[in-house]
Amino acid sequence: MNTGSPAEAARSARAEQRRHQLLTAAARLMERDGFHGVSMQALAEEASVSVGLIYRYFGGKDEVLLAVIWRVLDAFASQVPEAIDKAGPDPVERTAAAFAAYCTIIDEHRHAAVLTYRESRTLSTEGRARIKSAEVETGRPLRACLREAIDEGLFRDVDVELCSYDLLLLAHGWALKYWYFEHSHDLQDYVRTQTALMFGGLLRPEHRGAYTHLLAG
Amino acid sequence: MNTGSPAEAARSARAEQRRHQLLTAAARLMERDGFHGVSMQALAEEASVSVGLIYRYFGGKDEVLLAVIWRVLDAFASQVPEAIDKAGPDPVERTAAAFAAYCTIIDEHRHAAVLTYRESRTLSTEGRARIKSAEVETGRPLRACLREAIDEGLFRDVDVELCSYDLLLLAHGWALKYWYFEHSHDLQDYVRTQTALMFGGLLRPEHRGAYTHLLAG
Amino acid sequence: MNTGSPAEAARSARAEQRRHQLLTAAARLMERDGFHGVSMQALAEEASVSVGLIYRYFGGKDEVLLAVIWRVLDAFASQVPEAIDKAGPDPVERTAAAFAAYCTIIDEHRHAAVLTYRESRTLSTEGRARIKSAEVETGRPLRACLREAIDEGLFRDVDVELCSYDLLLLAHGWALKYWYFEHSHDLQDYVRTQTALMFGGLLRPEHRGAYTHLLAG
Amino acid sequence: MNTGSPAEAARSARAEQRRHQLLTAAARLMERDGFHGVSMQALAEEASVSVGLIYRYFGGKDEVLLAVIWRVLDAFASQVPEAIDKAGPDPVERTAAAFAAYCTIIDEHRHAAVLTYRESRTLSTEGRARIKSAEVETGRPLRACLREAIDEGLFRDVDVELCSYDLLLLAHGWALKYWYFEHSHDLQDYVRTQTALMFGGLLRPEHRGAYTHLLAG
DNA sequence: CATGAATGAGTGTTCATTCAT
DNA sequence: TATGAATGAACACTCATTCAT
Repeated sequence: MNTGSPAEAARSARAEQRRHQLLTAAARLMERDGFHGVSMQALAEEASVSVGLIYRYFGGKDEVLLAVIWRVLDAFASQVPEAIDKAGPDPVERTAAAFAAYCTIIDEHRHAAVLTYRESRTLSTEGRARIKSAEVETGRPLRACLREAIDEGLFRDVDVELCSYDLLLLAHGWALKYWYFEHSHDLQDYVRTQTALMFGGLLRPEHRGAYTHLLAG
Repeated sequence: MNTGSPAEAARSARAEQRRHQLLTAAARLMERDGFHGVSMQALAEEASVSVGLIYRYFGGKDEVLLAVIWRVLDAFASQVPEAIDKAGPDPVERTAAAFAAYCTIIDEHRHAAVLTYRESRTLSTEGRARIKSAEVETGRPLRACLREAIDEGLFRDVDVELCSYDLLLLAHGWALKYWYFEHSHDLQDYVRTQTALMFGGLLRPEHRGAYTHLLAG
Repeated sequence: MNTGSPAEAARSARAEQRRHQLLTAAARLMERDGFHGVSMQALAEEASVSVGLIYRYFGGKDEVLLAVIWRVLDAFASQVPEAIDKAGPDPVERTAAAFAAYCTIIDEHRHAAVLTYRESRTLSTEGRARIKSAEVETGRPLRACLREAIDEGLFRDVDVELCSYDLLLLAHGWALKYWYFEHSHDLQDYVRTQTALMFGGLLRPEHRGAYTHLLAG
Repeated sequence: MNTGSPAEAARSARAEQRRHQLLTAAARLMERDGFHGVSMQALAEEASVSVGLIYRYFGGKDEVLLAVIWRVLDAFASQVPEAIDKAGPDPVERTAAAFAAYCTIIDEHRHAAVLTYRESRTLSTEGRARIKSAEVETGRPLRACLREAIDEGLFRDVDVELCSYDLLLLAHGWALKYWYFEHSHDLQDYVRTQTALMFGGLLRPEHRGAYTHLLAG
């Protein structure tokens, strides 16, 4: 008998692809019909697998939801810092990049993003606690940027907690009322306009001149 | 002989009280456990009535949810214009008053307010359509204030649709993440700080001086 | 205190009228929707009284059904012998008159008549037993006529039980498949044709000549 | 590699057996307690399956009833023509064979046969319409025999519609009042006696001699 | 006598989950 | 691995019945 390392790798890749396939189907269905509106039967059908198989990859329906939400939070955790880094050293630019990154990720996971807001009460206390703490974590890079910008005297001395919450909420707003905007704005519009609006309130007057490219909503 | 009007009035009053009793219980429970997490049995118990009685006042569970949401939208429709009127003729003050009114109403209906965001997918297409159009209606007075303020050159020329959406979203934010803020902010804090932040971005620099009381977050 | 004999009579008349009103409504509704398809609410509405009042006149829903059925059986008990008497002394004529009477009564109580067949399983064992024995009773005059006609050598020596059952079943057939016949036959047609058919089988050949008026279907 | 046909066949056979198991249990229970007197729970218990499984094979309780009734009508459609064919060319013999076949099938499906009469109001308009038209279809071979016998001058010129209705009703009579006859007649008795009675009425006097075996009730 | 608001046991139905294959 | 038949607890909803007015 061998350890089958390559076979194991293949199996693992296959498993990962299955998870992906299932989570994407779940996100699409749950966004449309809500968590409770999606049966495991329907999910299995949408993902073209059998019901039983879902239970090989997830402990139950709740865990599927948790994983769907988790994927978004994961994307935040990995892609937002990256986007901030790319934006260079200026804290204002970094903040703007962070906001844009949040919006982009939400757009990419539009189906799943709303679930954070809509289905949180569905989860077990423990699952909810994990989500909450991950959400708080999610905001950390944004809060750091804001604090930097304030410390360097570029932004007014706003409440960092509140402001980062607002920016995140507005980023989610793209998904929450997508049906409202989809005909009038595309993602770029949305990001540009929101940035102009919010940064107009954040920048100290004396530095506005340096960021006209951000303020031109 | 009289028309029996008093007996009818008493009955009607009783019915109104029942509806209130049920909707309050429903809002509280649904906020905590989500629409699907609340059984009619549980609702009946919470409201101290029998299951059957609920069906005398509402056509079904969906209709209860619809009515809960409707009550908030109703409060917006009646109380926001009133608050705006009281704020006098200045469009900036009127806008600020409108935002404060939204926040206050949401605080008063904290349980119910989140349901608009969370449980919309639960409703029938028709119910959802009614809610959507009522929501759009809800924003009308705010949009009017904003447009006035822009037309008079007090606010920058922002996208009225988007901006009113932001303000409404932030107002709802008080309910959506109440658990996050309740230990650090009270409603007044929240309104004041958000007002300062947003109006800082909206007011043209030359008029900021006239509204320092709003900008001191 | 007085015995209020006239008042009592008035009250009793009123009560009788109520019972009639209720039973007629019940028969109509139950024929259309079946016993289980008729709620006490619906019955109350149809009879233009309140739900509570029904319980003043009947012990419960089952008892209403029982009474509806009973009314038909009562009509049989009182009207069939009368019709037989009117038919004179000839046992064949008497039998024919009995059959016609059954059919006529069923036509008059068309709604209720089918309930005997349809809803018997609904009743309590005791109620069913009472109905059964009343039904057997119902056939007694018919059986007597048949026996007479056989004894006098007018009818062939058929099984009286079976034959009376057949005639009763065919009489009920008018109500059971009313929807099938109503466009092609009226009651008179039905009775005449069935009589011709059945009496053709019953009469001994040598007496057929004397009853051509019955055999001309 | 094969097409998996044997596995599929096995599954399908299993499914067919389940349907049979369920329908037989349903017929038995519904005959005893009426459609509304049988709960899905009770049906599941009687059939030794779980409630949920019933819904895998039938769309709902109504559909179970429909299927129960349908099975009888199916038996009529397939077995009656066969029985007629076996009876040879003589239209009288054919008619007698048809009647006997109806009675036999009803006896075999005694539980289900009564449901046609009792529970028709329970079904949806559409289901009822399907049953009605199937019932009319059911009588077609009998009507054909009767017409033949009349055309050949063997039977009197009776109303074919009505007469076939009578014969069918009498066949059902065996199930409708089984409790009444079971101690005095067996199926053969019943068929023989009813045949004698009815054919006595149908045959023209000049042909009675040729069918004494049918007329000796 | 008459009302109809209120009750709650009972119903049909769904669906997350399991497990023999 | 993968299937999907089978389970049964839980649900929304109905309606016969009661009783305060």
